[in-house]
Amino acid sequence: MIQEILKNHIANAFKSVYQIDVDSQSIALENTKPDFEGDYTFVVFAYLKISKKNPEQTANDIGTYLVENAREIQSFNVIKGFLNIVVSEVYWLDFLQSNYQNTCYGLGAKTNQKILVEYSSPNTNKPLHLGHVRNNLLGFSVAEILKANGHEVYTCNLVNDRGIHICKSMLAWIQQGNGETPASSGMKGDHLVGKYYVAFDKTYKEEVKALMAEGKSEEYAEKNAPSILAAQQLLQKWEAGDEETVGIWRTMNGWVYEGFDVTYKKLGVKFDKFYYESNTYLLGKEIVQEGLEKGAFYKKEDGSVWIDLTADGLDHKLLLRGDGTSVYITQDIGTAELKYEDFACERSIYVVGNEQDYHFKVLQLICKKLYKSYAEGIYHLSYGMVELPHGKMKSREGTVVDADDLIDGMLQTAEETTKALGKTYFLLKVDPKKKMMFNPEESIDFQGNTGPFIQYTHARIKSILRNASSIDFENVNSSKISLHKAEKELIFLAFQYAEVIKDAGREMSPGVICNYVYEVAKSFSSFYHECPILKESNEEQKKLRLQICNMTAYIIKSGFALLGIQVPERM
RNA sequence: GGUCUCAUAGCUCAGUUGGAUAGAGCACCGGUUUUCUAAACCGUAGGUCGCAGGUUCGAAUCCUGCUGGGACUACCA
Repeated sequence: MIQEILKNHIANAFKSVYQIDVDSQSIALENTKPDFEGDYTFVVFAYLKISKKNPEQTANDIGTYLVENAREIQSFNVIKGFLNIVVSEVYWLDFLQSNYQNTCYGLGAKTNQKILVEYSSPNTNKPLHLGHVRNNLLGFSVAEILKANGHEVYTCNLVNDRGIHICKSMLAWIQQGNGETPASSGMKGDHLVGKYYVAFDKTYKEEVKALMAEGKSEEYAEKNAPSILAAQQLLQKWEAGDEETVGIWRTMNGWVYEGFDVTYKKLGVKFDKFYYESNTYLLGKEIVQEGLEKGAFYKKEDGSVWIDLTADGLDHKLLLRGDGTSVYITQDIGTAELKYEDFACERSIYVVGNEQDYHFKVLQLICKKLYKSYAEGIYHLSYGMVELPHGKMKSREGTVVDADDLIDGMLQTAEETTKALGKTYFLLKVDPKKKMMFNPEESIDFQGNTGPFIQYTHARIKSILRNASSIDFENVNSSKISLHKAEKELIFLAFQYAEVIKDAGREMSPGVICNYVYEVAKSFSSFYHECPILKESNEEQKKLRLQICNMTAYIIKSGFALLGIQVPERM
């Protein structure tokens, strides 16, 4: 890497000019701002104590040494305390020559690090919506990015298939369903079950209202409405293994899985393993017992089990209800154990919304207090909520953007496919940590920083390469060309792909890839307008430009693959 | 009440371990096509980086306080 070479030269310069040892790894280089001449910039302010000279003089001293002693360096210029270094053209031409047909440029070497990425993790009581779509696309992409960093990556999906919320839709179906099925209603399974979840909520709200009209307090009404009591009873029957209850549960979940399957296919996501909360909560209960014996948890008089996290700045947290049934975190404790038994990964990533920040802090603390070896490796990839121009998504107000509606038409016409993939890009380009605004109209734009613009750029390049199929551009005689500014910029950008993959992996942010690939596409468009390619009369220059085309196309294709987006050969 | 998080152009977003004159896209206005795909390119305009202090050669970035949004904190998941 040229940066490492430059850092070593700079360290040598300090030694030679000022007789001071500077650790080359401590030297920071940044990319030179476009307004100035140069590739990399070394800021000398921090080193004035060593040089005992003013900034300009220091920068000049170092620059002079570099030009005299480093053949990779062509020239330098100094502005205030900024030493701008120009790397020789030959270096960039060599880089292009040796990488323009490298179909794995930028991908990291094998690290032997194993990473498990959990994402999607739906509830089986309603269909997927826009928020889930962000989750799925993020999870898939982050897994791909980590693979590109050389890690051994597995993906899993933890299905929340049990609990009080599931019992709610079951109850409504038992009471009001008249045996309705996806086949009899013609509804997609997950949507059908979702319908009964909404129906439950409606009945429940009415009951609460009625109780309050009788003069009961809101709190009393919410806890004693017949529907919620019946749902709780259903949950106890389920945990007790009541045959009829379990049968209905199995049937309804089956409908949901069939529905999810269709949606996952459309989204293009896959999982190495599915976990089901119904299988893991018992293990969670066991571990809670284990914690009680170890004294990490305590039991209240009513039989409920808690952990005291006040010493860590948090609160007391419930781990097991008084009636013995488990809560959300109970099964997560079990799942964490199971994941480690199955995969033994050093890192276990949970792609889950930031509304659960507290939950994961607690989960990790619990694992630490149980001295679990995997506690340190737990990482919550917390992403922001998706908002709509009209405000929040609220299922009861019908403002939810359904996942199936959003990606509909994905496999129909080419134009619709482009639009659907454009939405993927739209959802991935924002930093995961931040909440994002989803504007349905902007999501299908095709100008500027959009998926279609980048796909179009790729198709254009491919068109040129098809037209050049009879030209052999394997070897360029670099003595017969001079680099155009636009050519230089593209080569420099291509060079950075390797660093970008590292950045994206470290930040676990597909947005880093999006912004970079957009930068590349934009830069190519400029180059395309400024530099004739097939019409270039200088044969060597033409070959060089074709190499640039080839490498740029690779980067767009490879970068988009990390996002889960295909690029077309023609448009 | 407690914890966390966010605030950058009219809108949506970038901005690396603190570095030069804070950048893109959309929208607006103007220009470019007998020429490799115009879903393109070039240009104009648009800013108290929420407010006030502090740290330092230097702060959108780090620290403190304030204002304003959001989330979590339930025997919901």
